[in-house]
Amino acid sequence: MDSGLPLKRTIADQVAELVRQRILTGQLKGGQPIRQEHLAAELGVSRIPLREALKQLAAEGFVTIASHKGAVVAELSIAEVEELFDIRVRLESWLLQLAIPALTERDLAALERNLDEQRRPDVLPRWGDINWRFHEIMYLPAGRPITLKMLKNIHDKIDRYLRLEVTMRSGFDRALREHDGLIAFCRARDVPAAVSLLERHIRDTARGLIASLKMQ
Amino acid sequence: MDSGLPLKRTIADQVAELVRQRILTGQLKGGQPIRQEHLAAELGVSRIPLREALKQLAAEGFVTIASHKGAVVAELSIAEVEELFDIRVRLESWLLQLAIPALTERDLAALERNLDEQRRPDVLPRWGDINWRFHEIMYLPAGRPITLKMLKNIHDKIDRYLRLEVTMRSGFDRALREHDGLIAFCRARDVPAAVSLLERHIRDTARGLIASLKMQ
DNA sequence: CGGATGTATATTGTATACAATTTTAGAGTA
DNA sequence: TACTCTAAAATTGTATACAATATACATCCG
Repeated sequence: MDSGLPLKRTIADQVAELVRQRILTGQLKGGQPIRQEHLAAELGVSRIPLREALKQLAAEGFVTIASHKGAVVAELSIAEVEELFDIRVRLESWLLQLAIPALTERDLAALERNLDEQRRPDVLPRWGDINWRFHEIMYLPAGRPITLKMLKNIHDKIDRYLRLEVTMRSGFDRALREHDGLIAFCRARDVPAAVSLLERHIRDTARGLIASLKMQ
Repeated sequence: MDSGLPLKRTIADQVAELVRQRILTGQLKGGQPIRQEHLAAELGVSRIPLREALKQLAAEGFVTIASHKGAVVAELSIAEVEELFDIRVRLESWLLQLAIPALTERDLAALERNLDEQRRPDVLPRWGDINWRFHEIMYLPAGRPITLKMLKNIHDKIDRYLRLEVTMRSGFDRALREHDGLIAFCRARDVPAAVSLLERHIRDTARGLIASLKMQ
């Protein structure tokens, strides 16, 4: 039983993941053009697998490709960021509501462990991943894998911008407190309270990020 | 002003659209393997643009690719179909609620015209498209383009299976009546009634489709 | 001097050729 | 017969070579 990923990873797949990571970590910045020959040479591959990777990333929304002009790292407008957060509210509150009755003690323990990780001082570079994992653990028992995949994609797109905001620490402690509260409500199986807090949590995150985006 | 599509369409893009259409219309059936050389020869192109098209379709969820084994037309399990309809309920009811206050007389007229098309006797082969357009017209004034794109993708995936059900005419008249009712509630700006009917409409469609899927 | 036009260069798009992997078929054996 | 092993065939994955397109720049004309 595999994890859905191909065991024999092709070069194109590896390149896709690597370029995606570079976009998420900001090594490739929004609006930056991607020169195929240059990047392919840097990675030690030909342009063919790189092009296939770019096609996939374009379908996922991380780059935009214009014929004969090349690929550029996608940028999100403030309106688009707001829309993504709105989608999150609708889908995540639904998943949480489905998941709470199915949450096991093991799940709750995993959430606690995740929260401990979030409290470590050196968390910043990996915070995007860990934060997503927290939400993923909560939603997994809902048994809605397609929705979860869509949300993962949305989180990734937001992540790159969230990094800015988290770095300046403004909404960081708040997020921790809200995560803590979510676990408590989940443990108490209090669906309305948990959903309401989750919605506030997402909207708070959105507000903080959009505020810091508007500054620049 | 273009429609967002590249004016100079590359072969890979044309192939992607063509293969997607073949999947939606059932010319390529679920589970069927796609032999690159064969299909490329049939289309009169090399394998390179076809492979790029397949990568894109894989990211969109229309095919699945296994390394060194090739692409196969994706199949949806009943659970997956149910999940897609659930996502539709959450997102479409939200969009409709946003859209109703913004609907213009022109929009309502467009909905009426669309309904006339649905009533024509020769509608069956194009019904998937027309049905989507009905919903699209309703949601467009909500001003949520990303959500709309996601929904379009979901509709397309469902479409292929819906074709079976619609062909046997079971849920067809019901869908027409519900569309008619939706226009009425939109015109009256009755958000709760419209949303409630829309949710029932989507769930009715789901029920009918899933029932006919379970038969086979 | 400004603008159009043509040409050179750079970059992307596609075809062909080759390498790697999987699948298939058959021989051999218990 | 059933099974395993092996090698050939089929298929996919990648590199190289070439074609098509876009961009940059110089030249010509007003």
